[in-house]
Amino acid sequence: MILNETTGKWESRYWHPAVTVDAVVFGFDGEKLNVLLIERGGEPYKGAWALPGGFIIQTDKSAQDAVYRELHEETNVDDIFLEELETFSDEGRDPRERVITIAFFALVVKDKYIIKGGDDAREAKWFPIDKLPELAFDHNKIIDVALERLRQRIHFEPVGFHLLDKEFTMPQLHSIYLAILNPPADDKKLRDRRNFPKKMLKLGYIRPTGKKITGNPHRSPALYTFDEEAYKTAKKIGMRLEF
Amino acid sequence: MILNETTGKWESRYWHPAVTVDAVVFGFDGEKLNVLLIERGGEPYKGAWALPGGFIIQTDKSAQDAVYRELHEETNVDDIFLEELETFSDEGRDPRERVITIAFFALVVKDKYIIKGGDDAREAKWFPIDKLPELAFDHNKIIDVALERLRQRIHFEPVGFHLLDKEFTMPQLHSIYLAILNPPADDKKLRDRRNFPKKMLKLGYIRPTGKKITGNPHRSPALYTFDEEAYKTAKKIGMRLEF
DNA sequence: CCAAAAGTGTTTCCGATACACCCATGA
DNA sequence: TCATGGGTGTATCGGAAACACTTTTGG
Repeated sequence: MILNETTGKWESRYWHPAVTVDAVVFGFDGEKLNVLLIERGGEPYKGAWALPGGFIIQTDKSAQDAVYRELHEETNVDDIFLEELETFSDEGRDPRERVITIAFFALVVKDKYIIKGGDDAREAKWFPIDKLPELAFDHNKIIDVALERLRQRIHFEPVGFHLLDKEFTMPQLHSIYLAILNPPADDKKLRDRRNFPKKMLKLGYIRPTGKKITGNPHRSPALYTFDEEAYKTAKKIGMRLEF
Repeated sequence: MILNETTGKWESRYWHPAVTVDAVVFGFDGEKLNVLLIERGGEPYKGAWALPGGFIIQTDKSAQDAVYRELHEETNVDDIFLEELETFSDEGRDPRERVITIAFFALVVKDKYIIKGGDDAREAKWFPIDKLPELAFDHNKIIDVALERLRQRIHFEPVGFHLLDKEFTMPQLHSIYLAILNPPADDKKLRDRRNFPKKMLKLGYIRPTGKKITGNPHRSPALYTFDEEAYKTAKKIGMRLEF
């Protein structure tokens, strides 16, 4: 596309669709999974809740870049785990014009950031995954896809860590697995507290720090960290790291 | 974007990137995995081999639609298993202008179609996966990603069937698993012919037809089909169908 | 000293893997 | 009838899942 200086418009011999990025940002509050939403400040769907995101601009080096930029502008969230989800391209997604959206899913430590609105977003707020409002565009559908992806991922990749502080306890990590997978109440296999640490440690990339939580009402759980090196090498040699 | 009738150009207040779709089409020849490539008929990379694909046009109802259209035009391939792979958006992918590519991976019965060139493609040809030429753009990288995805998929989804006729034998299916996963020669677990049918049947969605192959030099293997219904219900109730 | 939560250890049992054997077919 | 590939059956071994018990901490 070339900018026509006199008209101030972008011109092209061929039709180009508009391209946006949206992010499904998950956070964990100790009990439930939450999604970060913004209140739209402009049309269409003005005043409705939506996923943070926006149009890719010329200076974005990649779609990921655009997501980082938008998240920073709209919600003050930085430095997160980000993975491409899917690209939504059906016609009719946006009432204005044809829009193709590259959706991402992200995992953050929920209370590490002070969420704020900004720019196109009047407000930014966390919503529990089971109490989502009606969202703008097809964003409810995008969240469904993201949740499904997360549920798949957690079986094989160490995604839980991204929702917790660098140092975490086994009970904390366990509660994340339960919140995401939500197994039936009689599922001892997943729910039994005693099996969980064994499985996790067997994966080989969780290291005890030797430290303990302090100021606990009861026995203080031990702290662990994610060993990125061990994970990478295990993955490189093609190890199947299933949970 | 709006078409300016007098200049014949598309105009927009905002910058839009160009969007293309590309497909990594896999086929199986009984021994090796193959990828379908086309020889580019136009600039850039004229004469180089590339993935089939092209620009999304206004009349495509979705990116998938665009892939089907391009595959039909360029290679005469129809009615295939198609899944979104990833969207490549880095700047510099195309020397002409900023291009975002939604990549798909596809599985077809290799000899079901008479491959032909057409339109932008001078020729279309199958290449064994281990003898790929230097490709245009970042298409070698896209194939790498597709292969990796296929290797992951085959553990949990019934992808092998799409590479075979509706009715297939266990040895045929087994050879696909070996071609894709390529386990070491001493890996009895995967290579032992005798374990394979048991594992497959235990998944619950492969049905024997009662028929046999005829005209075999030796004992004739039995024929099986993929039971789509059984697969869907198994998947719906969240069954983990691992291989 | 009690209750609640975390940690360690043990046993059982299922099911994948490895192995042996029999069958069908064309040459 | 023999060679080759295909099919059926079985024993074993490991490791996940279910279970029991001890330890720590604050109130």
